[in-house]
Amino acid sequence: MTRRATLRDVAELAGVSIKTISRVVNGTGPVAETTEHRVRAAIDELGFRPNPAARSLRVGHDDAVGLVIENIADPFMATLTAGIESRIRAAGKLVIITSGGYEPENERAAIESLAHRRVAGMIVTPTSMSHSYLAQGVATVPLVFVDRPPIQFDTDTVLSDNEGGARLAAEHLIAHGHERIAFVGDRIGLFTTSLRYQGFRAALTAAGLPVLAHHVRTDVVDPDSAAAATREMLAGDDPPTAIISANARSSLGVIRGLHEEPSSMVAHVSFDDFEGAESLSPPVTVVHQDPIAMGRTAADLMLERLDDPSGPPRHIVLPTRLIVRGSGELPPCDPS
Amino acid sequence: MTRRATLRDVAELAGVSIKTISRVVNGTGPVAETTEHRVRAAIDELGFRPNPAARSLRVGHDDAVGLVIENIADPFMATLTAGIESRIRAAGKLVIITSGGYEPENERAAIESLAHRRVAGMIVTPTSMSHSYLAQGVATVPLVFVDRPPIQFDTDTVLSDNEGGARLAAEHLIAHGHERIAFVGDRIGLFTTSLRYQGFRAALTAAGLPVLAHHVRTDVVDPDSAAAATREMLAGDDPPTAIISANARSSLGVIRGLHEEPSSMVAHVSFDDFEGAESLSPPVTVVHQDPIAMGRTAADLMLERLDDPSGPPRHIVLPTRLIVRGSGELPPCDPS
DNA sequence: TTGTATGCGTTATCAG
DNA sequence: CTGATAACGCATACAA
Repeated sequence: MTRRATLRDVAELAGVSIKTISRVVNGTGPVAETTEHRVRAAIDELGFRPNPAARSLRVGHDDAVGLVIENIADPFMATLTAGIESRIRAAGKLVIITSGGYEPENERAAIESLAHRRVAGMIVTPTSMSHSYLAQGVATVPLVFVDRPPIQFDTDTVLSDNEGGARLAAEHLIAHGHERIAFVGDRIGLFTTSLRYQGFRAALTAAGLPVLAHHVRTDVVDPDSAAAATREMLAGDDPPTAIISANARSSLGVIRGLHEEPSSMVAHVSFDDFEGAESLSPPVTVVHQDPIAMGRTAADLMLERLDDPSGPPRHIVLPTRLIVRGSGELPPCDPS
Repeated sequence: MTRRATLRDVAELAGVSIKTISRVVNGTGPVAETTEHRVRAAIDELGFRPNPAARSLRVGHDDAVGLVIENIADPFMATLTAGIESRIRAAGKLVIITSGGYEPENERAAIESLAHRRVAGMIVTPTSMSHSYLAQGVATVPLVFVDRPPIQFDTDTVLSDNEGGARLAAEHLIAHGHERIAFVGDRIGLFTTSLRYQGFRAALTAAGLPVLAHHVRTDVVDPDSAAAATREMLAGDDPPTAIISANARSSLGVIRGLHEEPSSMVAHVSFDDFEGAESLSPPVTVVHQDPIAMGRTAADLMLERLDDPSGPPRHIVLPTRLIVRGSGELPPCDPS
């Protein structure tokens, strides 16, 4: 493999002009049957593949798809990425990932960097609630939002059913006789926390149960603070008999908190599944989102959008489902 | 933002030739102080950034770095990726990820795809033991191997101390009085399993303990089979009093197996840390690898190599450390 | 210290 | 149905 074959090489070997090769490769314009055969043979013989840089320069955009996420090390995001990547790759394109690292400024820079590379489109999980820069045309290509709603403008979106999933969790606990159910989650300003809290609230209200302020914590940013919140609630007056944790990180903390007080058998449902949930004792009942499906769906939306940029934005909400494992089926057990 | 500014636009605004702009941007060749000021002002005003496609076409290679991994959804790989991405991004370059999905054929295709894009270099976790195609010049750019040793040719490599870590784990259990220690891991054909087994074996031998065939399982590919292996060992004659699991997935299965038999307090050390290890009861003692550091190191090697392609291949082995949490400090407890 | 001209490999225009 | 040629934006040999 001394030098890479170019259109010209193929043209020479096939005895036609480079434009004809281009036509065969891209399926543009009519080509005679016999010519096409000759050209294909030449392409195979030389192992020709078009140079993406040259094409990008000429047509003004790359055929890679950019992915902007907060943190690839987050298991949910990593799995989402796997779904996206497999679909995009199956379409013969590449994924270029960039992390914003929870910093809106970084995120903006990442998007600009991708825009500058003229990616064909971007799949984005915006960090901040205010991504006005996106509306200002920082990205001039198709945009698909995942796990975050579009705020200031409308575009293709894939979400999972945050509210419905949380309602499911609460209804499950209520069905098992619980009347004092706590909610432990990340900052309420986050889109997902907010919707999950609404679902929780709706289920309690529908069952005629009060939503008690001291049973709601939405300021928990890591496992440690979730564990602390759990301890405080259990130690306080009127402790809950069941806890819903609103995301995987919080769940780990809640579990730690519960394990420290093994005498009180408090029921627990986690929003979002996590590795090892079934290895715990009791195994953790969870509301399962399907990050792989979310990723695939987002990628499909993108591919369709690239194919046909017109048409109204589509908003897809993927269902969640309850996976019963044990921790969510514990009966209410009054420690008082 | 109607059209993207080009060198020519900047040149016109600054009243100099495009070559001068190029010199300022790339720091090549001498430029007069005052000229440079004027040029920089023009660049800022127009928001000019060089077009990567054009540059790539001209110089023959892109400045993005390719990353080839098996599966981005694997937590270890995801964290490794985070480390790589942050470093590469800090250097102003992008990471293009592709997954081989455990299929050597896919992996080869992924690498060819990257090679075709003329990435500046590739960071690779080769799936198969035989990656002869890499030696055959599929990749004509700098290569850095991570978490896998170079087999058929020599190149920059970052590994963690698999053997030392496993020895650490075994020595720890031995120090706590264990004499019947089992090893549960993935296929022995895998590089990491093999080295970890060697470390385990070395520690036992050094302590004058026998390595019993029925205490060694190296055919465990998922948590389910690890759980089954654990059950079988505990139920068999001469059950072990401690288990070392050789990777995170196996650990989850071993834990499940142990939880099913809560009467037997078997000690356990996991090679590789995992999310939730400290939320379990007992919390799991682990040999911690540092995937973030591995990623950063690999990225650094790559950046240095891009800067200076000459020089001998470097092989870096990162230390592992034991994190004591409880499960590894249980005393031997004879169930017979 | 600065400018001019050429070509990287592809696609698009327009003529044959 | 096919081909000659320009242009995309940049870097570089070469000239000034």
